Amino acid sequence: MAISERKKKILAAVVEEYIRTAEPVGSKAIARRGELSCSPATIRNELAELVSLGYLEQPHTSAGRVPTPMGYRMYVNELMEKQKMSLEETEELNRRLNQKLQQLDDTIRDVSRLASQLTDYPALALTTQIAVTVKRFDLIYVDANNFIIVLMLSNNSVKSKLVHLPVSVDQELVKRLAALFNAGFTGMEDEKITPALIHATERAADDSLGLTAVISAFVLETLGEVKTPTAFLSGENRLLNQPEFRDPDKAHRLMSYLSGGGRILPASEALGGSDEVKVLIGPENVAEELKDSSVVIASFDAGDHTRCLIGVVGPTRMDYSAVAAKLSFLAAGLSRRLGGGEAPPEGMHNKLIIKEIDDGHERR
Amino acid sequence: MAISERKKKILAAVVEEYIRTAEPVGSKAIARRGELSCSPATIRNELAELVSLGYLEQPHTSAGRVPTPMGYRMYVNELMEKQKMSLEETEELNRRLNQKLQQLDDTIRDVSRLASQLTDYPALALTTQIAVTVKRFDLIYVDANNFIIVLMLSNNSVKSKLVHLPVSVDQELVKRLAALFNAGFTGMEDEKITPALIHATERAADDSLGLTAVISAFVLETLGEVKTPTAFLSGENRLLNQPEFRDPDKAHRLMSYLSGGGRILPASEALGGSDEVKVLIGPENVAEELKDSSVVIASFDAGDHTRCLIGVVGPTRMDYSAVAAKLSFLAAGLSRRLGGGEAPPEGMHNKLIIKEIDDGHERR
DNA sequence: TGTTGGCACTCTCTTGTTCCGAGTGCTAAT
DNA sequence: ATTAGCACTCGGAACAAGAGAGTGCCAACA
Repeated sequence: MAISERKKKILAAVVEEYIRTAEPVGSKAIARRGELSCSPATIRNELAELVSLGYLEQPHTSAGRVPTPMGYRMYVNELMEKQKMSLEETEELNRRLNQKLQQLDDTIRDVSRLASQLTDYPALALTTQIAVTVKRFDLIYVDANNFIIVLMLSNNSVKSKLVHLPVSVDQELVKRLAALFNAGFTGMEDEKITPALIHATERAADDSLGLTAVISAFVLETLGEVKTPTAFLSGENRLLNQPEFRDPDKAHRLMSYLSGGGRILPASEALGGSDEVKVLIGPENVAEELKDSSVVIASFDAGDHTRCLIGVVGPTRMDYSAVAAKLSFLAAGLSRRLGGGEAPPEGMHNKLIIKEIDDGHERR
Repeated sequence: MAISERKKKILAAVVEEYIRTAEPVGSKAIARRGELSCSPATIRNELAELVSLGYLEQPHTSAGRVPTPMGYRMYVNELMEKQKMSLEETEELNRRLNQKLQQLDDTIRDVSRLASQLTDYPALALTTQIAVTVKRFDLIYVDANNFIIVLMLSNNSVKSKLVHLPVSVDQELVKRLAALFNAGFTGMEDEKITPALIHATERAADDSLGLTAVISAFVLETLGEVKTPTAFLSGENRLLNQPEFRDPDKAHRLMSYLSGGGRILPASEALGGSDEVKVLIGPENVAEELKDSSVVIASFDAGDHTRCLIGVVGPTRMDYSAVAAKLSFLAAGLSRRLGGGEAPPEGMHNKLIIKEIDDGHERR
């Protein structure tokens, strides 16, 4: 199914022109670009063939041509020249990436926002933690009615909560519980934390107040929460920039699909995938609502069993080249910063940031 | 400027009918409602007067009448009968409120989502912490290169973070630091934490590793973060349900204004206000972008120096009555759960409160 | 005096028609 | 194989006519 070199050039021209103008592109327009040295008539012939091959279609008999999903696919796979971001863009992005980097869960929202700003399409960011366990327990005795639970998780994040009790506890019990939990619960995935285990702990601690239950509930909840994929959507409104979404109903449909966030997950087969940028064009999407939109997805490793995904949604007439380049860069940057090494990106790093904040007195 | 009883009835009828249908309402339509026992002709006369009084206007000579902002204002202030939510709605809402209640900062997003779902307009939720201090410090020594900072804040929330160090620390230093911070930093507002204080602490602790700096940076950052008003926007897309936003440009303008979240803050004069529901109609809004939309705002106390605000945005032709009722109820529910008492609403407490609300009835 | 029915008038919205231009497909010439 | 020319097609803009909804006003009525 090889097609001639010239057809490829023409196809690429159609795609690019259509991306630019959002209007069906005619033979003349292509000829005018000057890349091909032949007349509109010749191009017409080629166009006709491209149509019958399925790469293009015409909205009606006397209109220009528009790429089909297959045409876009061909373009993305073979024709598109991978864009690089300009130096300024690169720097700008790096600057912004450096600014906010603490723990992933805080960042994820910024990431989606960033991706959306960058590309001017709505963007979705999500993370999945494949497996988490508690690495360490601490219970801090505050006073007779309050204590703090501190969990350090296997991904080096720390979660904590104040527990308020209507009854008094003594410091001894709290200590005992901490020890027991450290002994019995560390390194366990949440499925392994059974009612039986909890019960055993309760007895061992001689806990008549139900603290064990409270604590283990928090543990389960926390592990569950961390493991639950979280999704953030930003810039939905940018959809309205696109002429194909000038129909409010269409826009609304897609937007409400998107704001139901996680449901892009069908596409998260990509989660396990490589670090490449994936493009899903129109009907290639599994979700019905996306059948005539396209999605560009970058996924990367964010350290300790965490997979992170950034997706950008737009019309099939999307600037694949630019978007892919930007996402790819973004993913690479985040991956470098978050993933890889064992050490969380803290410590020294912080110091630098500290200075910034101290001097600049300007937050935000 | 008193207007006759009948005029009021007619005005109310126009507003309600217009809210329902989104179409200019004519004399016949009002007559057909049957509330007034007079002919369309009479109503026409009254309508004409209401127009010249400024409560109504007509899009063009031979169209029905549409309320002006002044008309809406009159309606909201005097005519509107405060709706009550139906029993089912009340129950449903209570159920959902009970489901998720941990700390406010986690909830705030859910609150905006809830408000939006409830009203079918975009909703914005934001919190401001007037003043926060640290109530208690803990440093947990993990190993030579890691320790955990745990802050308990004056609003009873707990924040924690793992600090990773490229150098070794001994347990003694960590203990010393915890004691020093507890002595020197508790109860301080963030402005009071000066570089001088930090420096003094550093010397007192004999800390050559810069831990003091790291810790105090975290403190400042945390306090700053908590104090920074956070806003959450949900359901922007619901705007597209409204016929007045079928123009994508108009919709887009408003949506991007909204997604810049905090900028509703001009309206947050309301933050200090009472617990009443406020309605800002069209030009009453300060923000240029809202000049032809309306905002319904409920604000309430969420405990310890925290003021929380829920706002709903829609066209001026908004179902004020229903929205106000719902927001008011929502605010009351949250206020009861979060605010008031000294004790944080956690642990056992939740359960008790729940019962109370379930059995007892709503207070308007 | 306030209310009512009637009627001419105004203005928008819809539908149908026409016209224009962009772009095609085909054919014949190079 | 490429090109120029030409008739043809089709959508969209522009325009005209008709329908419908609603008004304003006047004259009659309680």
